[in-house]
Amino acid sequence: MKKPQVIVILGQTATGKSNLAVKLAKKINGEIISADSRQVYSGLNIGTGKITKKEMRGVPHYLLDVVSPKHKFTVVEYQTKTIKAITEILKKKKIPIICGGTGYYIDAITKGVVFPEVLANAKLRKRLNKKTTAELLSTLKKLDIVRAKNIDPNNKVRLIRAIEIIKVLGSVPKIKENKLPYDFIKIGLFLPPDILKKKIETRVKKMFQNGLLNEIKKLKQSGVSEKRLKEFGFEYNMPTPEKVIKETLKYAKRQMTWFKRDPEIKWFTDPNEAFSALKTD
RNA sequence: GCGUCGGUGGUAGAGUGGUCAAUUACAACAGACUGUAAAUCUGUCGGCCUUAGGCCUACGAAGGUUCGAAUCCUUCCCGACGCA
Repeated sequence: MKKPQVIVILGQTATGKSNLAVKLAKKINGEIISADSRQVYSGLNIGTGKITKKEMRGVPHYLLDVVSPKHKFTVVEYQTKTIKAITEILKKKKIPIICGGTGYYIDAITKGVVFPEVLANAKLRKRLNKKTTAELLSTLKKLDIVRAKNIDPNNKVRLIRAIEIIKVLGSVPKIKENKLPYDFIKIGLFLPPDILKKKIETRVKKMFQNGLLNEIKKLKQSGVSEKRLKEFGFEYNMPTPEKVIKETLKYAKRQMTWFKRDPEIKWFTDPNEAFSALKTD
């Protein structure tokens, strides 16, 4: 039996993913699931480059505005909600199109990564955060030598999470992948660096014209703390156009390092070519 | 014109006789990724040799002092400031 198809459109920011996704959805009767770690929050619109109602052109979008910015969203929530969305779309006899630039989220779905079922423990994290990485590493060594060996010894965030998992499960389970029963078709949009740079520049300028600063003000008024705002990235941390452009370029590069290692991605520079390739599939 | 301070690698900016191819930050390039992922973390970063290591070219320019200079001296060029 043939597995249902799920199309994945990924790539760096400002490469025209959303556009392609909508166009494709229109053509093949699809519905779109966003794969963006910040667009899941309501109220983060301009700074995250979230698609507008108008741009959606009537195509349903999932995983946008699913939580309040005060709540911390995680990959696992993304996984659960996305799997549900896929099922729902398929039930309607439509084609799911995952579209976004958060590689980690995309992999969580397409590879079916099984994350240890241990909830974040704020208290523990706070306490462990006071320790040095060396201290955390030696603690970890005592608790789970296997994980201690393969963990990045300088990465505090990971060290803390490892200990957090051990407190509940006794050890850090080996990473598992539980492939979902779908046939994922991965399409990457790629632009030459100079063109990408120009696109990012105009996009960022538009962000400011569209009232990014006002969006930040509104978020603050609704009770989002300064600290929390910083967590949403440079657009939300006292942004200036120059700064945002610079940081976005760096981010785009980091996105590429993630995507580069996935040989399943078929890359296109021209969205139209990607479109034609997908239509005939 | 006189005086003062300064000119360092892609940028900013330490170093002020040997341990200096030169702290650090940023940029650049590469990479990791077990519930924060626009997060977090790592490596390289003058040239050549496969590495230990070695060789060459380098701290505005040219000379000089010294066993040894980015560091001291002289002259010149450039910049900032002050006085004319």
